[in-house]
Amino acid sequence: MILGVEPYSSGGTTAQHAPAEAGLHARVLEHLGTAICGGEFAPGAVLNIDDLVDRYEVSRSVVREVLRVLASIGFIETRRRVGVTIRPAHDWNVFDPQVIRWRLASDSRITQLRSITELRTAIEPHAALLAANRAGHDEASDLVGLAAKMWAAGKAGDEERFLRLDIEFHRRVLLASGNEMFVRLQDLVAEVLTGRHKHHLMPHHPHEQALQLHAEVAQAIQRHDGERAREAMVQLMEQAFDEMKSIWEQTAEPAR
Amino acid sequence: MILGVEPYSSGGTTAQHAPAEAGLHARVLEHLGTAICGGEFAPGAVLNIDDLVDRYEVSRSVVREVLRVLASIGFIETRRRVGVTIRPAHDWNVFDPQVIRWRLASDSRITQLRSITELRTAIEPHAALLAANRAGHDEASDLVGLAAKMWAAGKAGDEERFLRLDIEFHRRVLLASGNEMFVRLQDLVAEVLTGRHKHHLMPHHPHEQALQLHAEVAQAIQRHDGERAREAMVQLMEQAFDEMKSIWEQTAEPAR
DNA sequence: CCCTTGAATAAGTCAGCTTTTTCGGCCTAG
DNA sequence: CTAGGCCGAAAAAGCTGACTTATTCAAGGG
Repeated sequence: MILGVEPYSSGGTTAQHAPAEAGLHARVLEHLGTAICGGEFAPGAVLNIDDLVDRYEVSRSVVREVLRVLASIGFIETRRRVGVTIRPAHDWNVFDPQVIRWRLASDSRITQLRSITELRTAIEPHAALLAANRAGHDEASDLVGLAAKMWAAGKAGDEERFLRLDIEFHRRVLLASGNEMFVRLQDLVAEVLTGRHKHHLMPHHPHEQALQLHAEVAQAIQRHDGERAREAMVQLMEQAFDEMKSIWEQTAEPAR
Repeated sequence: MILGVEPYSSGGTTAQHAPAEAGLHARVLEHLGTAICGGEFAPGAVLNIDDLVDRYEVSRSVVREVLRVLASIGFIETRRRVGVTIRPAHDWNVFDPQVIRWRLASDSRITQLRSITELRTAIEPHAALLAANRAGHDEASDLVGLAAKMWAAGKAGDEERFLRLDIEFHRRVLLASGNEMFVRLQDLVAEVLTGRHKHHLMPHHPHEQALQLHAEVAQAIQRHDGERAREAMVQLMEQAFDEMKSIWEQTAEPAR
């Protein structure tokens, strides 16, 4: 298995993973969401509520409530006298945390990881630039301090600690960007970083260059040097992308 | 009124704007979503289902189905014996098309527009770079042709036609990026471009430089010159940002 | 002060009724 | 004969109101 991904945990979603004790709604949503996301039903396929009632052994209301959620994320469309039509993947709300989580747990996880990584490559440099313009003194100095701690953890080969600090570093840059859409991407970032660590796609000791780049991002932000912060982050992103290259190369070019 | 925005229309969402003939679900979702998004209820405020049943004069199931959707976008959390708690804005799924639409229709529309514009500034250059790597011959030549048509429309002062072509141009670049997360942002882009046009934030005749930059993006993509495509798009984004500067300057810095 | 217990609150779910829309059949006109 | 329009039945979602369940909160005891 390539990069079996832990369930993506989103703090922003009420419908958490469905633990054994979750209500019927969460259970059915999880199962049906996963099934649709995993391609169990072809786009255009038509189910109906009674099929699902039988399948999950719950009442119509439970199914209907689930379908409302699935409709709102673009997975299905319901129509009287037709039924529940499965929509093609291009209609999905691919930024929805549940969708992301399901995709990361599906056969398409590599595609999703790649998409997220490309998204990071676009967003994080710009976030760094905005952070340089907007970060307060405390925020900036915290970042510099974080980068220094990452340096220490990296040199000590303390991977777990490095990971935690790395996630926190990126989270703070996104926060400091002051753009709530960027901030909301912090969980995706955490997921990618965690997955990378879990599958040993990072060297035991991070490249000194990477450590240096984190420090440069932080210092550039502190100096309000947006362009330098952006550049350093671009280089970090390129490096991160390359570190995961072995995964991309095991798959075909993303289907268009 | 500054930039009163037309309802944001998302092709990916079943719950469309609630026209007069829409079902109860769509109607209540629209009203309650709008109310929460507009700050009618303070974060932490607790409603309950029976309040909403009375307010909207529908049965509990209709309310419950709406609440499922609102919970999944982070607007609320339901708990037995407590009720329906309103969550703070930082929990919202700000990439959800409905959330975007409601925000664009609220008092925070300027903040949202700015956030989207910053997002574009991050995404579109990278999309152009990816497109340069991935676009097929037909795609690329269509883009070049589109840029040429934009030139003609711009010179002729045909604003409506220019807008349509502009939207199509950006849509195609996002499509050609091959990253489905980028593709999904096309509606946001269309919204910003449309809003800019509607409120005369664009010159009657587009700057020749903008026209030239569109052409350069297209040609760079055709030549598979990712870096040049990216640079030209960065310049386009900067120009677009500046054209809307008058709006940003009428408001305080975005709250963090 | 902390822990336990029980009642009641408010969401979760059920099963049945209602409504809207699609689909198929029939008729007419060209 | 074919195509288009109209009509009605029925299919499947939409909605209702009542019952069930889980959890919170308050009170009491140690």
